[in-house]
Parts: sequence; C-alpha cells; structure tokens
Amino acid sequence: MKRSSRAVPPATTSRPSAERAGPAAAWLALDRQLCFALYATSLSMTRLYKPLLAPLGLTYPQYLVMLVLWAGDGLAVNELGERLALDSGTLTPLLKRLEQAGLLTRLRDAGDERRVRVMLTAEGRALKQQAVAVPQAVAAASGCTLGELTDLTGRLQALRERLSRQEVPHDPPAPARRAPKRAAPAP
Amino acid sequence: MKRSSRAVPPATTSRPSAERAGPAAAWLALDRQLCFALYATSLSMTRLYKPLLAPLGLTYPQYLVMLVLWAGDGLAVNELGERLALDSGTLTPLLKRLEQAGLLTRLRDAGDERRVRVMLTAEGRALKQQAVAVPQAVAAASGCTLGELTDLTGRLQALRERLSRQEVPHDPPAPARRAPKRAAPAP
DNA sequence: GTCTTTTAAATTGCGCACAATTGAATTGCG
DNA sequence: CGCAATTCAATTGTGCGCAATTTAAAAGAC
Repeated sequence: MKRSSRAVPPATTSRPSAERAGPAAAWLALDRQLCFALYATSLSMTRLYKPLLAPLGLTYPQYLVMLVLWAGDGLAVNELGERLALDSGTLTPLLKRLEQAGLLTRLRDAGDERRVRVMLTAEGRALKQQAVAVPQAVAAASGCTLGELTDLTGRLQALRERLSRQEVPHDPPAPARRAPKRAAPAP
Repeated sequence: MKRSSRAVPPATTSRPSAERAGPAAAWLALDRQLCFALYATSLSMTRLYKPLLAPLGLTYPQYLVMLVLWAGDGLAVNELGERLALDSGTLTPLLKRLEQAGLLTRLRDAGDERRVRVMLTAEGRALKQQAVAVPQAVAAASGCTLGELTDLTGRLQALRERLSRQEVPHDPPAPARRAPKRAAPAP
C-alpha cells in the first residue's frame, strides 16, 4: 500500500477527531444499539436465506407468506397482514407476484366483497415439501443449539410484543363515499 | 358481528384444513422461526424510531449512518459500508440525500480518486445534540432493564457474527477498461 | 513504460416497507 | 329505509437493500 503523493491522512478506522463526546453521548455508539444489532442481524439472516430460497423461486418475505399459508390458507389479505405485521401496500403486489408464479389464487369473498381471500394452488401446496429442508439448514448455519435458538426467539417475541404496544397507530380524518360495483380481485 | 347471507365459512384465524402436517413440517411454523422473530422485531423497532427521528429529519438508516459519522467522520463510502454491512448501491443515494439536507459533504479523496470521503457539516455535527435523547426514549419503550438490553444486544451480535461467516461472497468474472478523467463525486 | 487485474463508487432494475390516498363495500344509527 | 362512519384492498410515491453492470482509478505483472 503506497501513497504516491501524500494527499490526505488515512482516516481509515478509529480517528480520535470529533470525539469530544458529551457525557451522555456515549450511548450513541453504534455497537451499543440494540436497534442496530437487530437491524444488521435481520439483514444478515435474509442474506443467508436468499440462496436457500432461490431454488424454490421465493424471496424471503414471500417465504414468510407461504409459511402462513402452509399452516392454513383461505386467509384474507388483512388477516395475513396481521399475522406478519405487514399492510396491504406491501402484501398486494407481493401476492400478485406469487399468483403470477402459480403458487396461489386471489378471490373476492362472496359474502364480503371487500375482502380478497388467498388460496394455495396445488403447486403452492406442493412447494412445502421442498421448504422443510430450509429451517434445518439455517439452524445449522446459525451455529446455535436448538435451546439457544428457542430462547432467543422467545426473547425477541417478547420484545416485539412490548415494542408494538408503543407504536403510534395512525388514523387520518377519513371522509366518506359511495358508488358502483366491483368484480375481480384487481382490474 | 352478523353475516347477512351465509356466503363463506369464517376462516378467520386457526383453521384445521391443510393441517395434515408431515412429522418434520412442524418446524415450518411461523412462530418457531428465529428469522421471523428477527424480521418482525426489527421492523417494529424501525416503526418505533420513525416518530422519534422525524423531528431530526432522518430516516432510520440515515440515523445509523449519522451514528457512525458522529463517532468520527471522514470515512470513505466502503468504510461506512463495512461498518453498517451495506453496499454502495444503498449508501450512495442515501448519502446524497443527507448531503442535500446539508448534514454532510462528499468529496473525492485527493490521494485516491476512486474514494469518496464523507465529512459532517457543522449542521450535521450539531444534530448530535438532539439525537442523544433518542436512545433513552427507545430503551424506555422497550420495557427492558439496561442489563437485559445489553445481554440481548450481545447475543444478537454473536449470532450476526456466525451468520455472516455463512454468507456467500460473490465475485463476477470482471473484465477490464481504461479511459478519461474524473472530477466531482457525482455528475 | 504498457498491459492486465483489482478496487471503488455510481448506476440500473427489482422487490420490499410504509405513509397517504382512493374506490368500493359494509356496518351502525336514526 | 337512508345516510354517515367504518372497513378493506388497491394505488401512488418515497426510501431503502441488493444483484448486476458500468465507469474510473489504482495496483501489479512483465
């Protein structure tokens, strides 16, 4: 590693400049942030899943949707969203792609035309057989014992429970309307 | 809750259909997945941060970048990416938005014209004072003791370490080229 | 020195997440 | 019944993440 001219100081890793941190500012260190540990670990997990899911033709969020449906399909979009903590803005296009791939069908509920129910196709149901190998591969890659995995999963679920209570709901003023008919899941 | 006609079975929550799960298929249950616990908790954390960061004009990933820079700026884009486990495809547009907002400047390294160094502006540095309140608010919302937070953070860091070892690197064949000049960070 | 390989940032394209809005069907209330 | 309020899915627009490619500069081989 040669520097031709002398240009600029290295500045590579830990530089003491800008480091007159206030007494309370030490809590801003990246590696103390639970939020970053969660964020980075979750992204890392997604990267690990990607090559495992590629043979199934699924992305990671699509895989989560399929997990829910394999446990019992016929759910409406909002029920799926409740289970996964995702809204229709995320799920609608995702479900359309899964429908395009032939794994499921979307159908208006005859008794409540607002709802769209999601049913697996035979192909979508069959994919479950290929998916059973995935959790094992991930568990192995994690380098944890089953007990550790279960414990960590439980802690995270408890944390999520507490966090979700703090989330701001959000309801806009909401006007009102009325009008014609509706037919297929999407025109 | 009345059903006008009788239309379609409720199908709301746990339906026993499609439930002849194979013996190994029980591992596909959503609530047993560490990956989902991570994913959902991380998203929940992001939602919790959003209203706290809105007054600072930052998104959550932008906040993470600022955390790194507050600890010491002048880093190149790839160094930032190493710290946050993000690549230039994510960071370049994000940094441009932060530059647009007046929080930092991007400047080609005089000694190595390939690199772009990121420096905080006075405004960017000043924002740190408003940010110190954020971790406290999150810690309170988590409903955990400091010890629990530290413990969970450590476990996640260790897990991330192991997961990242398993990730597939990926290097394409890579041809070669040569040509004219370069000047500003981005035309 | 030239030529090749490697490294760095930017760009392109796709798929999420999510706020905000819209269109449509249902519920609630008189 | 008639109408306002509510619920649901879809749509729109913004900002990530990331694979793949492109452009440019530096490092290495000879």
